Amino acid sequence: MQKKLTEEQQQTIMDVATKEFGEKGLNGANINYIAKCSNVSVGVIYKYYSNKEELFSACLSRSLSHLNKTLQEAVKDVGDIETTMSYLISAAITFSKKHKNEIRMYHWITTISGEKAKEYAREIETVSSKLYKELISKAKSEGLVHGDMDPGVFAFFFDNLLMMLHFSYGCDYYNERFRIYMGEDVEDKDEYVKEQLVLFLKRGLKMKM
Amino acid sequence: MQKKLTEEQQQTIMDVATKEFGEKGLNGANINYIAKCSNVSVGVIYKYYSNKEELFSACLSRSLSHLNKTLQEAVKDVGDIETTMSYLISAAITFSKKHKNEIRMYHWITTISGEKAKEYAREIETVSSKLYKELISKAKSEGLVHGDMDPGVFAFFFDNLLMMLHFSYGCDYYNERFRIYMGEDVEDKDEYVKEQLVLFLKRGLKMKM
Amino acid sequence: MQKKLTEEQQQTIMDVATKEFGEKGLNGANINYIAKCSNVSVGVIYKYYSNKEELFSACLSRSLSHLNKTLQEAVKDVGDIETTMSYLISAAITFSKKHKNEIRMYHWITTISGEKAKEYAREIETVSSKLYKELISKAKSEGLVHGDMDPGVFAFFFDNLLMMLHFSYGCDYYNERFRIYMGEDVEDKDEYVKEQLVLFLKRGLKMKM
Amino acid sequence: MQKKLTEEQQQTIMDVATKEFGEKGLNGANINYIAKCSNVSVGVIYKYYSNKEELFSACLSRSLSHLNKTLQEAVKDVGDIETTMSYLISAAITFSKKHKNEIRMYHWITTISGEKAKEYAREIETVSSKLYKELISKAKSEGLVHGDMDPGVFAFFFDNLLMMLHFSYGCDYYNERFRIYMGEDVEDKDEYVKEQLVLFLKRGLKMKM
DNA sequence: AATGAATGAGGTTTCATTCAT
DNA sequence: TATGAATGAAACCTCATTCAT
Repeated sequence: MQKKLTEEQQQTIMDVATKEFGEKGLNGANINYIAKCSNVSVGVIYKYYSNKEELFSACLSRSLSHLNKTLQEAVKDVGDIETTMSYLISAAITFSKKHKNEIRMYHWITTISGEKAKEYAREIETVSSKLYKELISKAKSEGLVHGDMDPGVFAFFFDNLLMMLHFSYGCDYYNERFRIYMGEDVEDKDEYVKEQLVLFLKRGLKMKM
Repeated sequence: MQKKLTEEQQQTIMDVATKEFGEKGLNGANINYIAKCSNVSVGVIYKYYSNKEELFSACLSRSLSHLNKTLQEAVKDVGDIETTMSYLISAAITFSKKHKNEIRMYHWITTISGEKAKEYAREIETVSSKLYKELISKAKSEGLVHGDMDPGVFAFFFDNLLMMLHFSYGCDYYNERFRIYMGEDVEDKDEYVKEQLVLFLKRGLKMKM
Repeated sequence: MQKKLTEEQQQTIMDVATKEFGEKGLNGANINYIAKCSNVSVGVIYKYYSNKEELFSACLSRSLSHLNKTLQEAVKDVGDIETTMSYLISAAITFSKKHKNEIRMYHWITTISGEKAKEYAREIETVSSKLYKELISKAKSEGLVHGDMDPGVFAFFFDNLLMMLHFSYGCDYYNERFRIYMGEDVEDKDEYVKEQLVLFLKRGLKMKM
Repeated sequence: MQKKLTEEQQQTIMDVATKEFGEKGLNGANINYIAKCSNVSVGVIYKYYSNKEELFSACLSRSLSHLNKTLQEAVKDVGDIETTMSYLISAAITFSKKHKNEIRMYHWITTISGEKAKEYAREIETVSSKLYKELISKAKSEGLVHGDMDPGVFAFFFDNLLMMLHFSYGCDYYNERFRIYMGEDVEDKDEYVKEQLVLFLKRGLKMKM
């Protein structure tokens, strides 16, 4: 019997597909092209995934699990909120520089309309929103964060800034926008960006400095 | 000879197209459908715009001019930075609730890759980035903003938050995410959101309170 | 504006499609090939018919209306049952020799399974079954047909023989079978076939001879 | 080494394939599906049959041999023509109720066009046509059948009626047509149908009654 | 000899764009 | 100048067949 696609081949398909989906989105992506670039036949892709959307979902899930793993890593030996946020920011920068395609693919999700959009949002955002809220609530109860700050709201602001950081490193449009705001030499400024963001967040939360 | 398209008809095309582009993006939009909904022929659309992307650009430009008008409105009788930011936030909320389609269309831009993405970014982001930077520089020179805050960086953070607010009101995915962070009754919380954001920004900038 | 497909072109499409469907059936038929043979684009076929099945249905309807017109023609100045049957047989032979493709297409219908088959059967068979039953009932009441003959049953036998005649002229398999039973010179035997069938039917019905 | 397919497995393949071919025809049938349902690999089917058509042919041959066995059974202790016909009719009804799939598969043959159709027709129809012709010739020479009846022609009519009976029990379209002519309670009328058909044939042949 | 995973040609359908009127 | 019908390239997906094990 012909050998099954090796694990490596399967990963290649995913990688290629993630790239293609990242560049063109679900509808724009071309399965035949993905097959060609992955050096497999179209047919075999349809053996593994029953249609294009399913391949997309699979790629997305893989990406999200990467993303979540990074997230968990960043918060695992959680100390004070400042350190944690600092870790999260570093992780975001590192991840999005290294996994542009995954960030891009995730970004495509945000263009979906209707019920599907809600489903995806719930699937993707629930974990981190909970994490951030708890982080802030805890800091608040410890008096490290100003009392009139709503944890949910601040978690939202925080994730907004983090998300935009992801996109700024991963997506072409956002990246150019990043340069417009930050200057052409933005690539060399990761540390600076991080510091400024931490500073801004600390003050915004009125954390003890 | 057939009469030229009236101004009204031209606006209708734009309105319909903006809706279609907002829902489906550049590639997903259907020109024939836009023509039908606008009660004009496809042919005439191609007389006014040489291809789909040009129609998209035209719609986008119109939307951006709306957006900029709102922006200018918000900063025209500029007082202190806090008031201005507060105005800008209010304007963002109002605008995105009222012009979902325009926000959505703008959001589609962010999915573009390559050189085109850069062009669009420059066209769109330059004005507001300059505005925000100046705003902050001025406040800084007046001692209203902490000295170690980089105006460009902060302008970036500020626009990120504003942009996410736009999307949170306009796009389905972001809207659901908004609810996840803020609670189901998010619709009734506009004032609250604004207040919290102002508070956060003020502190973040270490403005005199 | 580009001219609409002329009536002639539309008929060509139908003719070509009827031929293709007659040869290959609904699933086997190739729309691109139909378009090419009709000297029109695929697109325009999909403007007129929303999918392949609809084109098939349209062709079938046209064929059935031809068939029914012939049927009505044959029974319009209805005299005695013998003459009418004789006419019907002649009509069947003439029609199926002239409109092979329509007969073949109709034949494909008989391969359908499930609910769809029932729908088609009701649409197609109801008229003629009623006609034949009435014809026989009338003859029976006039004493021209033996009293123990059930009109419905005989109508069934009659239509069976007529249908097989249609197929024997129109469909390749049935045509060859026809030759096996009737001899290679079957083409020259139309009159003879008809006479024998009339004779057989008359006796079968025990009509006055 | 893997064991050869058991006789039972081979029969299962045939059974499953006959069902699939009966439902979908040669082109519509799915070999992979047949393999799965038969609990064998596709590969082994291609070891036994070099392509789909050959499997079809094999199934058909098997079905025809069943059909012919039934036919031979019906005519073996041949008495007078009436009894024989009566037997044949009964056999047709019984067989087609019991072996729908085989009847259906046979029916698909009748859709074939071109040279292939002729081949199949010769393979399938020669035996029975000869049998029927002889049957009638013999009866004619014994004075049991009217002198002006052509045995070949009558054999044709007879087989037509028999064939339609087969299809009426086996195929969905023909079955519904059957009901339209005979009433909804057609299932309970087998005996009646047979009697009427015998009656009709006897008279049609002007047999001594 | 059997397995069953992989192959890839082929067909339906969509829709941006053209162009005759 | 507007019309809108026609065009035809392009892409998803299926499934008969192959072939490495």
